[in-house]
Amino acid sequence: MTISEASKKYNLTQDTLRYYERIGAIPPVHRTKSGLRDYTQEDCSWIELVKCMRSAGLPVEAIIEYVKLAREGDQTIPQRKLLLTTQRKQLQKQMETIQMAITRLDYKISRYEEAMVTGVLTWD
Amino acid sequence: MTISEASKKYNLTQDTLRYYERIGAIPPVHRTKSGLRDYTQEDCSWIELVKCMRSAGLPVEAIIEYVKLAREGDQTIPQRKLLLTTQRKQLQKQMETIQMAITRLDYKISRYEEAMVTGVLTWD
DNA sequence: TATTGACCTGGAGTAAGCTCTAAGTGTTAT
DNA sequence: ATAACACTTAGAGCTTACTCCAGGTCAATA
Repeated sequence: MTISEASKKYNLTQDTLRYYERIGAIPPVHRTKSGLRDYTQEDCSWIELVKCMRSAGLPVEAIIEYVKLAREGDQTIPQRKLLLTTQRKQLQKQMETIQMAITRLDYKISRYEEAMVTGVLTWD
Repeated sequence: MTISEASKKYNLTQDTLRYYERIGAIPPVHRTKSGLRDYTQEDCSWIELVKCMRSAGLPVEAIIEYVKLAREGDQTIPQRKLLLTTQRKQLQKQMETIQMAITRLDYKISRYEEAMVTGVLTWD
C-alpha cells in the first residue's frame, strides 16, 4: 500500500505518516526497491494503534517508548505492560475530568434553557 | 485574595492566572488602589470554571468567546447555550474516543499478563 | 526524450497554551 | 531610608505535535 493509500485509509496526511515514522511512533515502514514506502498489514496496524492512542490524548513520547520496547523483543514485556497500565490510568483520570466538565455544562445549559423560557437567569 | 493565594487555591501559576485574564478567558479581575489584583469570590468562580473546562480539553478560544458573550448581557443567552452544547458534544465524543483506547489498552495489557505467566505472547 | 506526477529527505515554520524574563512599582520590615 | 519582597506589564521563549517547503529521484506517459 502506497503512502497516499495509507493516508486515505487512516485519514492522516502523508506528512503525518512520515512524521510518525521519523520520530519512531511507528517502526520503519517496508520500502519498494526504489525506496518508496509500501505499507504492509503490520505497518498498517501500527498506524492504527498510534492513531487510536493519539486521538485519545496519549503523548507521542509514550507511544515512541512503547514502540522502542516492542522492537527490543519479549524481554521488555513487563516494561510494556507497565507503560500501558500507566497510560490507562491517565486516560481513566481524563475521562473523570471530562465527566465533571460535562456535568457542569449540563447544569449551566439547563439554567440557560430555563432562562430562555422564564426570562430569568438564576445565579451564575 | 492576592494572586499568590489564588494561585495556591487553584493550583495554577500566577503566570497562568495573568495569562487567562490577559487573553479574556476570565473577565478583568478587581484591583487594589495600588493596582494589585484582588480576586473576589466572583473572580474565583471564573477561575474555577476555566480550570474545569481547560482540564477537560476545551479550547481556550471557546472559553474566551463564552466570557465575551457573558459580559455582553442577557441577550446573549441563546448564543451561550449553543456554545456550551457544542462543546458538550465535543467532550462526549472525546469520552467515547478515550473509552475505545482504554478498551484496546485493556486487551493488550491482558495479553501481556498472559505472556508473563505462560511465556507466550499471542498475536500483537 | 521530455515532462508529468507521486514520491523522497532534511529542515524550517506554525498553532496552541502556557512559561519565563526584564524592568519597574508599591508596601513592609530593619 | 534602604532593603526586601510581592506584585505589575510587555514581550520573548518554550513545548508539543504536527505541517509545509525546497530540492531531488524515479517511473510512466506524450
